[in-house]
Amino acid sequence: MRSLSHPGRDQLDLPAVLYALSDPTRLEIVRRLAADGERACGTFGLPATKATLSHHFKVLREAGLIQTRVEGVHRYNSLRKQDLDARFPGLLKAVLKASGPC
Amino acid sequence: MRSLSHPGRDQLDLPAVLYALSDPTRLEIVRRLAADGERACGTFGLPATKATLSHHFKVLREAGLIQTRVEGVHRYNSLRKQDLDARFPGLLKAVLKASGPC
DNA sequence: TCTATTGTTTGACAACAATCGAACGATAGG
DNA sequence: CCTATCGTTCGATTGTTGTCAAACAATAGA
Repeated sequence: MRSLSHPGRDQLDLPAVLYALSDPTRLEIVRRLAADGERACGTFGLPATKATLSHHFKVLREAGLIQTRVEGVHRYNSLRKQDLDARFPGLLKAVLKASGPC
Repeated sequence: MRSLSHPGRDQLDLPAVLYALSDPTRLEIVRRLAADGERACGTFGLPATKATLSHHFKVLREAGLIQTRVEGVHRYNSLRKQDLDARFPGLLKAVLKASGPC
């Protein structure tokens, strides 16, 4: 796999974004990306197999919440904060705040 | 059915709220309640059967997004704006804004 | 009491989603 | 070239969800 597809800023769909955030594991991934910035997939230490985590990253990516950069054998994920803020002002901030202290 | 159960303000669960909002029909219901205030179930004119709509109202109610007041043969639904704002500040506003002009 | 209205519940079905183990692919380092 | 590492994909399983028609319950009005 050479490049991963991400939806454009204008293609972000609110229901899809809310759905992606409605899973506790995915919400936790987003919280950590918001707190720590770019991270590789394997560094989250979440209680799930790599197959399951790969699935969650895919859901987040296809909803436009994160972007994944391939570098060597790693995939570095980061929050698409600018795109999300542009399209859905205040949403990310409210969700992060509501999800508890960082 | 005499009374409908609603979760308390302290029991509102963010993933459940986000999930409830991630369905286009339910999001539309919330938007109309936000715009028009209290409304009976049958006044939404949405493209679904009454059984389906009843299901969506139930999901919204059990997630704590709306409250339902029984009066005669009608059930009047309203947004739990105060509870939502207290528990998840800014979330409802951001979602409504993101879901398009009212 | 009979009937129309309003909404819920039940039962069914197809579609989707979360999860896992196993197989696979790509890359870096010996 | 061989091997270890990182992550994706496949196949299967299990459970959830959206949808509808039909039956039901509660109320209001004639």
